[in-house]
Amino acid sequence: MRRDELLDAAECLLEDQGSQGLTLAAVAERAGVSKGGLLYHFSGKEALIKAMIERLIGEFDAMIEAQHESTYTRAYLKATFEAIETGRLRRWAVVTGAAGDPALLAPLREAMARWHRHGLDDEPHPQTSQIVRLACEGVWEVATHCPAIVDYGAVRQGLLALL
Amino acid sequence: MRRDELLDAAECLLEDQGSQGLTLAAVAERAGVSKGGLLYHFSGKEALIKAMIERLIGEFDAMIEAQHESTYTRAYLKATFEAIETGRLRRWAVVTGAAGDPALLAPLREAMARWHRHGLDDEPHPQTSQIVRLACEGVWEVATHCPAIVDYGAVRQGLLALL
DNA sequence: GCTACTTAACCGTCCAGCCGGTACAGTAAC
DNA sequence: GTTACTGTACCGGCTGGACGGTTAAGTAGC
Repeated sequence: MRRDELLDAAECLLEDQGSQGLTLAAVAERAGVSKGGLLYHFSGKEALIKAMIERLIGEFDAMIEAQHESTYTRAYLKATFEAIETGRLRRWAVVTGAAGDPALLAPLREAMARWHRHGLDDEPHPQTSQIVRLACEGVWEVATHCPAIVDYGAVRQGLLALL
Repeated sequence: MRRDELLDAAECLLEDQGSQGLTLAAVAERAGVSKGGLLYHFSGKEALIKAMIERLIGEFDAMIEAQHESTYTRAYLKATFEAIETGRLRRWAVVTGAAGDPALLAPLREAMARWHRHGLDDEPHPQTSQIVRLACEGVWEVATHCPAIVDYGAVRQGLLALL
């Protein structure tokens, strides 16, 4: 689908130029398409960003699901490190790009609430599980901004040991 | 100093309108100053954002220092929750605003590296300390986007218990 | 000839930065 | 004590350029 290629181009752009660089013309050019062509698929810039966010959330939820681990926390943990190690994390630069309009972050807030609460009380050690999930969030954040300062393998082992 | 009032105005604006709302005219108006007056203090928009970031980093470093705890991790932990509970965290919406130009995030990356590495190997349990710091980062992130989904008191107790 | 898709040219808006101007507080020479 | 000069703080109109979005005119496949 051409739509996905356009979203890919937009993600690349965001990653190495920041939200400043995310203009319709730039996205179109990187995707090898004209501006009109881009607007054929997305009604406007807002729709483009919204689509990026929804794709990312869907993708990560699918990764969690695909782990079929014994607990949601374990699945979330594995998905997090898998995303980081397979470079999929780069895509999340979108978040920074969407920050221009707080309303666009609403779906993300909703997803975050799900990731941090889903099935928490049904797990063996809710408190520990919550901390592990928060630590994952932290790893994610650090990996986004300065990937080099953490030994991911060691941290993952440490977190698994806690559970 | 008038300079600080201008930075305050910019922070407020970023918080409730996103980076989109951060225009020189808007900042000036909120601070009760003309655009020319604003530009007298900051050579341009970039300088304004840079100043905001530097002020925030300095502020947080000062908070860590002020804890004079036995370990950096404990101080970092206490500073994090203090920042959240005193509402100081709201200021960090700047980060989203600065994302327009990745270069502006460089000082933040540097600070983050410091917060996650400083004195880590000299602490009793480096591995656990690192996880606690990462969890703090996660708490921070969650508090920024959806403050309501975490019981901060409980999480802080849990983290202190780990150390 | 209809649908899916693409193109280039164009418009209106918005904004950052510039610049000429104002007010005022020193201060120093006479 | 008044005049002339200087530096600091602040003002607001202007402009050039960039960007989002529109439109009218294609093109290719079926």
